[in-house]
Amino acid sequence: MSDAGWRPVRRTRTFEEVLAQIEERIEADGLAPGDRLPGERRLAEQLQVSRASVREAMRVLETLGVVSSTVGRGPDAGAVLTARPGSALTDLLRLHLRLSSLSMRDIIDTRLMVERWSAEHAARHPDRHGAELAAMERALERMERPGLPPEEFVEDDTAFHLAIVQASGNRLLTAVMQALRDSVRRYAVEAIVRLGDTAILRRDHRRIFEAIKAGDTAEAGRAVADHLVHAYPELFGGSPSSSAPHGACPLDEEPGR
Amino acid sequence: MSDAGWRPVRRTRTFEEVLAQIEERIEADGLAPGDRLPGERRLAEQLQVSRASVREAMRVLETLGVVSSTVGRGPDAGAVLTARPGSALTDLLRLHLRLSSLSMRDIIDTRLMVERWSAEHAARHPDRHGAELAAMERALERMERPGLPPEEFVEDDTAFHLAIVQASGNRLLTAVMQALRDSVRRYAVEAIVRLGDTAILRRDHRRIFEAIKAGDTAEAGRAVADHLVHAYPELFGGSPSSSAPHGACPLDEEPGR
DNA sequence: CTGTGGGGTATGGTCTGACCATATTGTGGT
DNA sequence: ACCACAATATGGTCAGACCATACCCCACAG
Repeated sequence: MSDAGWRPVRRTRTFEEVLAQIEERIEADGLAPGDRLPGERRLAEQLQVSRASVREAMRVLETLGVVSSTVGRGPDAGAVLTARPGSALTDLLRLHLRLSSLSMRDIIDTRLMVERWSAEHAARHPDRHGAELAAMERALERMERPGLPPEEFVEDDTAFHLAIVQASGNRLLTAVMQALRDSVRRYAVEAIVRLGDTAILRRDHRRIFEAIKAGDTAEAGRAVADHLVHAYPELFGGSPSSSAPHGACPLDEEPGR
Repeated sequence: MSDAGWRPVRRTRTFEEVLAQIEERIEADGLAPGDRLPGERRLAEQLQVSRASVREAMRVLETLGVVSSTVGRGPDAGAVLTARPGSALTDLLRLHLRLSSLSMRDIIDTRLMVERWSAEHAARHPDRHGAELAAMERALERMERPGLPPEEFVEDDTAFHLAIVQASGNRLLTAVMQALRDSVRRYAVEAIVRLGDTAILRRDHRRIFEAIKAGDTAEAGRAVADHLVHAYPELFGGSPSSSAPHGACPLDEEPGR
């Protein structure tokens, strides 16, 4: 018999089976956010497993952002399908960051690409994005408040940039960017403090906003790019890719600019 | 006293405390992928909690892709820091898909943006990406095998496109795209079957590969865009954004082209 | 010397049954 | 009508046991 071509038998732990069946039920019964799952004891009985196994499955579902558990009695207690599937992504990205598998350069490059793309999209049909434009303007005004602490500035800055992505209508990108901003909030505050003055950033924001509102796609893209360079000058210093082994010269480019 | 402004005290479950302490230890001790965590019994004893609580924490860490548990004895058994933090992202995205909060259009738009950007990056310095180019060529050859079942074609196709993103050097994008491809594998197979013939796709792949190798950034970007249109014609049909309420006309664009 | 078989043991996986804290619901008394 | 209190259902936690697995090591046979 051949020695290769074998693979170890897939050991299926019971909590994984429980997990799968719960997911199936959610899908089959068409459960929506806010709906309740059966209690742990009941699930354990029906699946004929121990409550501990059910609990491990619930922990996974909770980590994945599918359910949220509350104690007590009543129609809203127990495991409830949650409506905020994004926070799981946040936890993931935050962990990746802590375990230093990602660099700041990667994150800013990604932001540049996504937000530029989104801004161009938004600028193509500014009339369709009244809500997002309003959100952007609100954030703009909040950022003008004198004596604003860095933490709050970052908050409004996040709202502004998220509105851009939201205007693209792409929910995948919106979810990822939301999680990304949440994950790096601390670093963003540090960057603002290091920068000292937010005047340039606020001017950039206005420029982006006006470009989108005016439907000037090219200008909107350029404005986003310039803005990120101003916000993270240390990443775009004259030295060509000082710490980046390959790739990442995200500005000297854009084919046909 | 004011009635508002209060929020319920944050009940900290013990497994969350365990989780936090484990994360701290990983960071403080500088543990790297491959290193072992103490056994569940030992952790429970040192933290003075029950083994069940430790297990729930481990389940979360496993879901987050931080550790991977194996039974048995020996230096490689137990909870080991995993080197593949991507699988957690895969689970998340797959779940989001099942709960239908994401549309195929969003995914393809994202692919288009990311892979175009990556291809342009790679084409800018083709000499630095020998490894990725080799991987792409290998995938190209595998896809030429006659009588290839759709599943295997998708496998090689994924390898090809992933190599493009890898060549960008951006680990965040690489992780996200890897997870995305894994999440939609089933749909990709269906798309291939629906298409019937892969000749056009294979020709597109060659075109992308040659453009990157030749350092033709503009052509590389165009080739990627054309390829995705060929692969998902139903999304880019002549009807202007038939099912997309706003945004997403990802081709009639590229500012200053 | 080799190697081969088997026992010892540490690991995660699972189960049972209990108790606690919390929050709603029902009920009885005022 | 209102309020106090018991009943109850929920998740959270614990202790202790047993199982299957996989490695380690040593005695024993070749």
